[in-house]
Amino acid sequence: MSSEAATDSWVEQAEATLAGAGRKRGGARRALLELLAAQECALTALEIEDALRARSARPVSRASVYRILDELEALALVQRVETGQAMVRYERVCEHEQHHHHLVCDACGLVMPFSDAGLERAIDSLSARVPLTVSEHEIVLHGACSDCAA
Amino acid sequence: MSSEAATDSWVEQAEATLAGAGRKRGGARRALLELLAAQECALTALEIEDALRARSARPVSRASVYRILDELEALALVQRVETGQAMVRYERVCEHEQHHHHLVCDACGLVMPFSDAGLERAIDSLSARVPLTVSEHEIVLHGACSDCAA
DNA sequence: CTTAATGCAAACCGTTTGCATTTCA
DNA sequence: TGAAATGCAAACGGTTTGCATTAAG
Repeated sequence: MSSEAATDSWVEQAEATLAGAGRKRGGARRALLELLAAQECALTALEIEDALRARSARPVSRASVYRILDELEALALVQRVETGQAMVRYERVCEHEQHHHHLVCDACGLVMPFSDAGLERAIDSLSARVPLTVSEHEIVLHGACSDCAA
Repeated sequence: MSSEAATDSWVEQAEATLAGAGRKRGGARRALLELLAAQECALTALEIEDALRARSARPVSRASVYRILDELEALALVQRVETGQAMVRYERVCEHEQHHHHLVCDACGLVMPFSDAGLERAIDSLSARVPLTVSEHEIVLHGACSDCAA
């Protein structure tokens, strides 16, 4: 499948966007970008810090993790995901991928992505009828995953 | 309209549920219940604390605000609302009122409720097709309110 | 060389907890 | 009188900031 190509291009796109914003390159940010590119769902800042320290990957200080995530969010390369789990999660935003939302297992904390065309249609039509110029939307379904429901 | 009756009955229902759970009555909780009953949208714990202190209403310590909100949430009398604004919000859950979601102005922080039957239908049908036993869902639309968009 | 990137440690701030006291049934 | 309710202050934990150092262009 094309996920490798897609995520590789995301790292490149991110670096290009950053360069265009007058930023210099740095090893910490590069490591973080590559980690995010390899994920299929949202991670917390602490999970990112641990993952970078664990894998032989370049360790990145906590402050840098947060600063880099803020930068990336400001440039719309990353988005926050609020799952109601006390910690904010972050995931890459890739134009070439379909928009998705999240399923959260309140028992074990598992977070999974899902997408649904009908839901997007309902949101789009609704957005036009609401007293807000809608720029984004976030949908989270809570419940019990197959393991925990058993 | 019937909102006063509805919110009054919510305070009564809450007190009844609490009594049924073997809880005793208390002035702090009563003040908090009455404040929530009078709101039409979600408040943060700090907003609740300030409101209770400001209005001649009975002041309630911060710890009690959090403890009471936790109790009420456990009894499904109140629900958390995550608006991506760093602080969790809480609002009463009233069976006799229609389910609603939230609009958040990212510029000024205004939070407004909205509801949409089509959206609920899309969510319900979707819930059946997802690898999660869905118990709740939360939808937040972000954007600019009419004042901020101007 | 000029400015961005990074690490470290301390500060922040919303939330939770421990403990002593008061109140309800 | 025994359990729940409450306040106060200290502890927690995720996030942010200040400052000195390193590195990119």
